[in-house]
Amino acid sequence: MRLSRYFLPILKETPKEAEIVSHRLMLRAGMIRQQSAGIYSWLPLGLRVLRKIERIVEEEQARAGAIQMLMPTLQSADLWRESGRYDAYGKEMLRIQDRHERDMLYGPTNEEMITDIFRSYVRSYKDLPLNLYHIQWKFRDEVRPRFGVMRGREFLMKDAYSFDIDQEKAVESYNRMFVAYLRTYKRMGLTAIPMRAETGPIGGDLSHEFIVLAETGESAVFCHADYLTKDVPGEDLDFNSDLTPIVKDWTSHYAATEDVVDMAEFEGTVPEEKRISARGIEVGQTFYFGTKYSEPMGAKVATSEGTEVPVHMGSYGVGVSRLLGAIIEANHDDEGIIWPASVAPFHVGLINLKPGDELSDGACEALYAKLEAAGIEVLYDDTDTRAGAKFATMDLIGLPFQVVAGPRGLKDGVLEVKDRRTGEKELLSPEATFDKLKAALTV
RNA sequence: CGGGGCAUAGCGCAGCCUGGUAGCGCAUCUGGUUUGGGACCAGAGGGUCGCAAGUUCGAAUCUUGCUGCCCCGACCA
Repeated sequence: MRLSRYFLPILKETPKEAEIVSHRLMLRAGMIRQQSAGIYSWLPLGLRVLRKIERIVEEEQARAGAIQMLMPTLQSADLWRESGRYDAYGKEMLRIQDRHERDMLYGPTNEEMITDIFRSYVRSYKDLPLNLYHIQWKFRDEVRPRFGVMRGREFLMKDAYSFDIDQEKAVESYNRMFVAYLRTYKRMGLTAIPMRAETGPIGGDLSHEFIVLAETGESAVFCHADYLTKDVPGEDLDFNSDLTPIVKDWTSHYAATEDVVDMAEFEGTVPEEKRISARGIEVGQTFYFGTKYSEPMGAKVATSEGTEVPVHMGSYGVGVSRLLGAIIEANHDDEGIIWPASVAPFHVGLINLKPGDELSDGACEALYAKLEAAGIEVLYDDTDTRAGAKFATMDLIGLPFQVVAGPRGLKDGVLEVKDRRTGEKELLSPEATFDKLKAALTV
């Protein structure tokens, strides 16, 4: 992408409404624009990152056997009356009426709807296990939206729903999602720790919150330091195998948020030098809630004995839009964002220091074409502005690598390659530059 | 929902106390000089001062109501 033809509205000054660093940087980098309290437009750069995150989530859901679909944002109140949550949910649910004065709502979650879909089609244990998910916009009318996309009212969420014949099988489904989450966050460059969770208004027995440690996290968390270095299963993992040992390992040490923490247990089971008490951001949650919805809504399946039982369910959320904030909170410095390559809006920022100069233009065009042909995404700054402004912009938007091309270096046949994270700069020939980037960015 | 604050040009702000029809920096546009870490000079454009009512000869400024947004708390992915 040529910057001269792109839409990247950078802000030099920080808008006053932004308090925390991820919100500030997202506004300054031209990723989002607030349209109303807790409701944002996604500008081109922000949308690219959002899509990258979705892609990783989709790949890992598929690996774990979940099947993607799409449910609407607007729902009929009738389904929610069946589960009893229409009255229970409170003011966080945005209620609206259509022209026939029928009660509708903008979905804050989809348990009722997926249960309705399930009961309409599935009758037999032979069709289980089943895990259906979608990635869709949700709305929760928070009393006080804040922190940009971290706590918006409208947010993009992946929610998966598992269906099993009994509790034992449901736990297997739960474990598959649990392990998928470990992999999902890892691929985004995050260390997410599964912590004991309150089951909240959704209800249930077995539940974990996946927490990313960050100074600006919304809640205090307490955990064992070994979680920070624990291995995450690789791509070769067979999701049809018994995942219990992995889940067991990842839940073997103490980890809890302030809502449920038992300080005596924390201090009793974690040696002092291994105790971490920090702040964290919740980026996902897994629940097993049994027959909480299937029972009242009549979602039953036939067992192998021919009897009918309510299906056992679980739900598994990932805060997709919120992850942008979490990733930035965990990856930034004073100059701006530092994207992990897997979610970076572009891989490389190519800076032409002197557009119009034959040497600079030639070197940039050649490298630009070569990188793009190799599947590396390049934001090519071909604009006629000053060097300082170009560097500042690239640092702000945080692409993993910057390549600087100008007459001074090209006289000696070299480009400058900068690693955004370490700040290290190297002078390399165009060929060596390409080879280095290709090696660093191709998995 | 309780407490606090803000609303003046695209962004950040001053002016308000003590009424006299609006200003600064950045950004934008034009011309020139510059050009390897957010340039400089000269000029230009851009504002129903959030909305409505009231007081007054006169309101950005004083009064009342409304709306929007932000912060702290309670609540949540």
